[in-house]
Amino acid sequence: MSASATARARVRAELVQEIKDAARRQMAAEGASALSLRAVARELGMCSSNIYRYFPSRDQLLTALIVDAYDAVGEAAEVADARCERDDFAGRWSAACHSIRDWAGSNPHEYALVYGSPVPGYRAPEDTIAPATRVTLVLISLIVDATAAGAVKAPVPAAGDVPISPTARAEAERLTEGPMTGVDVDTVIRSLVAWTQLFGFISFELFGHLVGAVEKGDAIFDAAVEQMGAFVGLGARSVGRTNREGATRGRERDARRTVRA
Amino acid sequence: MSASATARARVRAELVQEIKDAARRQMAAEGASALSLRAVARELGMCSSNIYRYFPSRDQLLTALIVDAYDAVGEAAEVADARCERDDFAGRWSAACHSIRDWAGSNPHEYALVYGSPVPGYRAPEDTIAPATRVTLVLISLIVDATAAGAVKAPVPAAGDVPISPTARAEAERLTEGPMTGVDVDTVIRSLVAWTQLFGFISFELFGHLVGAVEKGDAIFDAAVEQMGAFVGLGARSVGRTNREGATRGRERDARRTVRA
DNA sequence: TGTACATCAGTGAACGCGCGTTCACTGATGTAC
DNA sequence: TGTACATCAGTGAACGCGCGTTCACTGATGTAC
Repeated sequence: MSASATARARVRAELVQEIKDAARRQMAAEGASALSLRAVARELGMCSSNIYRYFPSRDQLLTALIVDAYDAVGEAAEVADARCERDDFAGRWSAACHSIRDWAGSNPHEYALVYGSPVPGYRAPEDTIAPATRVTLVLISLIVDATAAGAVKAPVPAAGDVPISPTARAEAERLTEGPMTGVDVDTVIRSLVAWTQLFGFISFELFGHLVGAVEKGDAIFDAAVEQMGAFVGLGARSVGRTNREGATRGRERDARRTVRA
Repeated sequence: MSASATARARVRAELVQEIKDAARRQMAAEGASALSLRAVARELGMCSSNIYRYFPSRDQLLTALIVDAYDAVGEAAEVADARCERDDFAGRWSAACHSIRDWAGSNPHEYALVYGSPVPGYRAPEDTIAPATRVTLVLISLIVDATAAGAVKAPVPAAGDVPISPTARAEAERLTEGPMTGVDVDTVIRSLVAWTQLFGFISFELFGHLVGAVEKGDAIFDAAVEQMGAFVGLGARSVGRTNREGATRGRERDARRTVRA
């Protein structure tokens, strides 16, 4: 009974996956807004009307793709973060940032789907909110951890050097009562800056706005990540550290730099 | 002869403008990729085939809109920058950043058209490159000016505190031989960071990624701009300065904050 | 183990729609003498 | 100033296309006794 039920369910789940994969492939070729149910059906050699057995509408298929994309980039960041020593906060920041960029580079259209301009005529339902926060949570956690460990250095420019308006301060304080518990107000604002810088750089790179300005994106991105890590107060990543502490613990050293989820 | 020729040409130019305006309005309602020649013609009460007297194809119309958008945001930044005292570099940075965000807020779909994910099936021709650099040039000029005036403060974290790879250094040096003549290598990299942060924040805000994290966008943006100004080495904007020097020179004080080009 | 029934996967035609672009055409507006 | 001609603006029908979605239907796969 349950054996055959799951058999049918398994076939069904496989087809759902195949449809999403075909849709992803099509999106990679033509862009998100060119996604067509008929083309997906064509690629799978089935009748277009049959797609409706698996997705009630085109929008729902889009939603599934968006959720998958958020999950994929979130998982990539989680995996990269988990590979680091827990108390190597600069390293964790760097690893998370690089994993996000790597994922974006490997899946440019999926990145554009979630971080580019919204698809016209599509309204993101509630279901996408939770997966969307996954990647953000990796970055937040690392800063919260650093704060808890007392490892956040006095930020420079010093907290008092750049005036922060009462409204901005209140806004930052609100966040310390939520996800960023215990984090210094100044650090909260710097985190927001670093967060938007990270995705701003990746978007600019992927959408072609660095053409003519930056050629070696890898190196400049790395420099930007280091700068922002220090800016937030995580300190610069010391090259020696990984050798002295990380390597000798027998962690996977040859982990691929590009994480594909 | 030339009088009547220009008369006809003027009517023609007006219609070109009307078509672009209608297209912009439609874009604002439905998004860039939903732009339809037939809908534009419908709105103007003309035959769809007649659009072809003014634009040879849909792509050319899109290109015109892109060029206009780049020009508009570029002009907004230029105007904002020009209103500042030439040697108030922190003020110029702040004014330029705010003008860009204001423009984006007033013209979200035009912003998305140029800074969002590329429109599928559309390849930007050479014509868009020059207008695209206009807004960047405002930011670059202000940093070059500050450098020339010796006003760029020793950046913090200090230049040596965060290691910069040789590749990144070479890349930055290449820029000092081009548009950023004379600027310190460390400052070049910080400028790239600040530049991508600026657009990253605006994009996140406009595309809904700050929902749930930031409520008072104005205040947080302002704080971010100040932070980045100081990060680049332009110093924090002193509130007193505008009063002491700017106001007494009789410049337009009540200039609207939102620039519409 | 065998049979009657229910559930599901997949089909193919159809509806109604909008799109970009082309073409031969009609009038109106300018130009040249 | 008046007339013959050229140039341009605008029309409307048509081509060929692809789309999302619905519907009544056929077989195959499971379920219950």
